[in-house]
Amino acid sequence: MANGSVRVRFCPSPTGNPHVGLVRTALFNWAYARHTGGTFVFRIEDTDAARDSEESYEQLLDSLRWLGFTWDEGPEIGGPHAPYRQSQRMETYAEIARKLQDAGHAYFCYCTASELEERRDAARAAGRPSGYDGKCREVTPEQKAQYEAEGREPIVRFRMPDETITFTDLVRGELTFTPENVPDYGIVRANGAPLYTLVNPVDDALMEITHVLRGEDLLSSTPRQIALYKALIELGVAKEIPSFGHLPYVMGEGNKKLSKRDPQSSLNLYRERGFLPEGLLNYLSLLGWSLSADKDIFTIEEMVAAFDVADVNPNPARFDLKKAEAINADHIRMLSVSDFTERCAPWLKAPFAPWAPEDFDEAKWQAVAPHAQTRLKVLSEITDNVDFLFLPEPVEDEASWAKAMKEGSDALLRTAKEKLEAADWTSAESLKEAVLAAGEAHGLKLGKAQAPVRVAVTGRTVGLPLFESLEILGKEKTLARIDAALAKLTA
RNA sequence: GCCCUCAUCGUCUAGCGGCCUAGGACGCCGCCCUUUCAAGGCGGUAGCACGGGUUCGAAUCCCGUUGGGGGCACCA
Repeated sequence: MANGSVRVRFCPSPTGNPHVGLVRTALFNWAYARHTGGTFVFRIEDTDAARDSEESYEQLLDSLRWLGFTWDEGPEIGGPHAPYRQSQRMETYAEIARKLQDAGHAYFCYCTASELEERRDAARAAGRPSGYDGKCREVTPEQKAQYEAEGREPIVRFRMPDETITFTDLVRGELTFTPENVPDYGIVRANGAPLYTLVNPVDDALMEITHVLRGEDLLSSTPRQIALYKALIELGVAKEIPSFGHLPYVMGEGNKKLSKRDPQSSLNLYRERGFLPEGLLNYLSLLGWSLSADKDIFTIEEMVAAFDVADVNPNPARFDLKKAEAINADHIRMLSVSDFTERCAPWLKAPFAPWAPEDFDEAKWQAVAPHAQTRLKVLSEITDNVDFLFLPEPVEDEASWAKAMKEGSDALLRTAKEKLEAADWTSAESLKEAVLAAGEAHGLKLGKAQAPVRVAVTGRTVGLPLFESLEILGKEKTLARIDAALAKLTA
């Protein structure tokens, strides 16, 4: 990779399920790397042993692969700055924290949680900013001895320079922060474990990240990172300050930021419901960005070709499930029949499918799939659409039965059975003629006449095109089901 | 409380001083097609938060107000 090229990173911490806001951040970083021909670095920020889990880590890798985000450096493939899991880089952080302290950029802070809280409350009450007040910036050897005698264990705190910090955000333009509002902050816990506030900028520096694209929740921590960066440059650890771009939130129902605990935010949920990765990604890309004024269905390649962070819209976007599904539906339509057929596989077996594995018939599935492809919004809907083919008996749906089975339905079904018996079962058209004729015999149009047949055979009033369905199900089963319905009607 | 940030149809967005009588999409409504439901086609509904400026001219620039969101951790 040539010098000066774009290096972006995606650096989640493995806590809980991946959520859609995180996916959107990954998408924009990845798309920017691919658009510019740069490098996409994947790093795991697992410095909080209490919250991180190996299971979440595995899930993160699995999710990224499912989405199709390939990384150029990161877990499992390594790279020039390995390792890419922060839990394996602890000596590095400890060394840098020590250097920062030696150079006077950081200091031991002995304040206890309750002392901090007390002073914070007082500052608020007085109308002053409520961040750390700098009490431990100057600690005499006597005080230090005293604190240690009391058994206090210090954290390491970064000393913010007394200067206004201005930077140009890639999506928001020029931003300025005054020193009184950016307090000194902790970078190493009392137990010696480094904090995100240290490891994130340190790794960005070491990994030579050029563009930091992240959620807007990190916006107000940017000035302190810039200050840390300057210190790192002074120490020879960092080369230059990266550009920052803060992506707008993905909001949930109401007006709240979509949180990890919100079920609507779970990537796994969308996966299980049968979103296509390309459909979900297409939708997510529209949250804060657009390809053009009048096109919102596009492929990931088209997005990569057009994507630029500078075009990202700064205002928060609400996740709209209906629109997400509509876009996913379009992508389902765009699939080739064979691709569609293959992608439905998970929903055609346990735990999603209610039929016994041995009752599944591949030939019937291949025959019916094209009829289903234009009517699904998400792939999981395939199960109910085709269950009549594989279940020994059609599902029992009270509402459908009540709606379709009226006075005279038994007579109609008897006639339909006769006509179907004589029809050509290699032609859906012939089956249609049969039901049409049966309807005419009872003064019913086709729309009315097909309803009882549909419910008798499939169990539901709505479903795939009926005559094609009957043809695929076969004569024997169709007629047996009509008989069963008649028995139930006249019982 | 202090600081930061955001502001175009219900929702996602186009718009970066005149192409705007504000365009597209989802949703919703209606019509067509029709074998149910969809899909598809056609049409409709609905918006520049408010108030001041700047300018010949403002959705677009500036200021303020209001409203929303976030931060102020030994989480990330």
